[in-house]
Amino acid sequence: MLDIKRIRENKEEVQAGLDKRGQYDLSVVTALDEKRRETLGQVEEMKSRQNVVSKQIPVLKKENKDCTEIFAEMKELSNTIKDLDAEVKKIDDEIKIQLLNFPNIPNPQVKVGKDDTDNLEIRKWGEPRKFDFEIKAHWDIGVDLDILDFERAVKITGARFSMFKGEGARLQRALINFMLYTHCEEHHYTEISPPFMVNRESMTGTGQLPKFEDDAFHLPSKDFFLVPTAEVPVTNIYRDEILGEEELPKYFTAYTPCFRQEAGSAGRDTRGLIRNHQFDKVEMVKFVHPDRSYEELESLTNNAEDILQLLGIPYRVVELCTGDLGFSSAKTYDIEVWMPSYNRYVEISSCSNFEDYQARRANIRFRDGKTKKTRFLHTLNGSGLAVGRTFAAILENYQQADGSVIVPEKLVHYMWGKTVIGM
RNA sequence: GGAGAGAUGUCUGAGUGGUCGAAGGAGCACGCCUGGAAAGCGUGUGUACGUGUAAGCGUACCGAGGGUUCAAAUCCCUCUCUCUCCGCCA
Repeated sequence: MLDIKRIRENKEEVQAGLDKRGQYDLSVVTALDEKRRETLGQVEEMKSRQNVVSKQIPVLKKENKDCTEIFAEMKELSNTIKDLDAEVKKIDDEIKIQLLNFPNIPNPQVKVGKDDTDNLEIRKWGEPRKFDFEIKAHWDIGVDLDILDFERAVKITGARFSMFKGEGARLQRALINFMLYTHCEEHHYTEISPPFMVNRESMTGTGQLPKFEDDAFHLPSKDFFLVPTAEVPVTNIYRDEILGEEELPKYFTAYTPCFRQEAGSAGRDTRGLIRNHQFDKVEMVKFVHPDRSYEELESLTNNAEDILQLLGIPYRVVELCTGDLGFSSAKTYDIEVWMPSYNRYVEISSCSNFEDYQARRANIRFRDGKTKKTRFLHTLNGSGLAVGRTFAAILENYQQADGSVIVPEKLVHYMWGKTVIGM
């Protein structure tokens, strides 16, 4: 959420920031803000008078004075206050709606661009392997090895679901364990196993609601949502709380399944593990001091890259331009993994600095050690990594001519010693 | 799911219609005392919004939302959550 005071005091600057992302108009919210302050001034003056008189009444009563006239006057005042209060509340609600629908302002350094074709490649790691045989896509490799079963997943549930079987299920779990181990033991994150359903406040806090309700799976009986990412429950750990400055930074990592409608993606990536309604992901979330959030973004991104390096899979890091940036993010690096069947790099992680945008929505603050004042902290998160896509990348990058798949060395332990799948 | 109890500031805990933003205690900060510390004594100690260069001033907030009243932490209604007992259950 953007700060109304910042909009009030630096309207042009904020508008310029929003212009980099698309069509947004601040004039409605600034007009509402002005109206609000005007009305608030009026009603507060009346309340002040009401409070003064209310304190006199018991005194007058003690002296047995007649209060009929005062009561009549106060009744009228009270009614006016009630009306104005309702008006202020209405304006407040409208302002809130407006503010919740503005995206974050991109960091000034971020390249202005229209869509993903304007993104900047930052670095590359590893060389795509040259195959001396006809390669297969991961969905064929998996089905042929009998470790993936898409047809039965469709029977059980429906389109865009998948089922892992035997060594496939084991590989999926191995990846989760390997990622959590690396983040906890090497990168010093604290593991969280959060609820997989969250309430409306949590979804609003991280920015999924109100604008993107169609993308989520909703449980009407409780008004809960299936988590679209662990970012939602984990970031909301500290919703409406004030942390001590000395507690920062806080690093968390969490495995959860993720549930997404993928509304509007019909026809794209319909085969395999790339785009499903349910997928597994290990997420990293940081709560940091505002002065350090951009350094923290670099290390967070490196933490995600480490997983691919340890697995030996080529990837590149891309900085998103303003037009491709997620709604709540000020700056984002995408990590894209080499996918032989696509003959291109495919997104496997998205690492973002939200600055105070989520903290403001979710009301997450810390107490400044020097000034003793509360301030909004900065939140970051990144996938570390999307497990289904990592699974697919391993199948494709480590496939052999006979259809078997080599298990990356670092995973062998988690695969109970198995070095090749399909032998 | 049924019955009951409860939700007050950083914590604990008073307060059942009126000078209550809220007693007392703990904690914390500062000062005094001390060779130093503890104890003791004194002072201070919430958040948000509005207004002001500022000191300050004003308003709101006692789980959330409505209602009654000149006036609500206090009375009424709805909801949420917590605890205890019963039922069901992995």
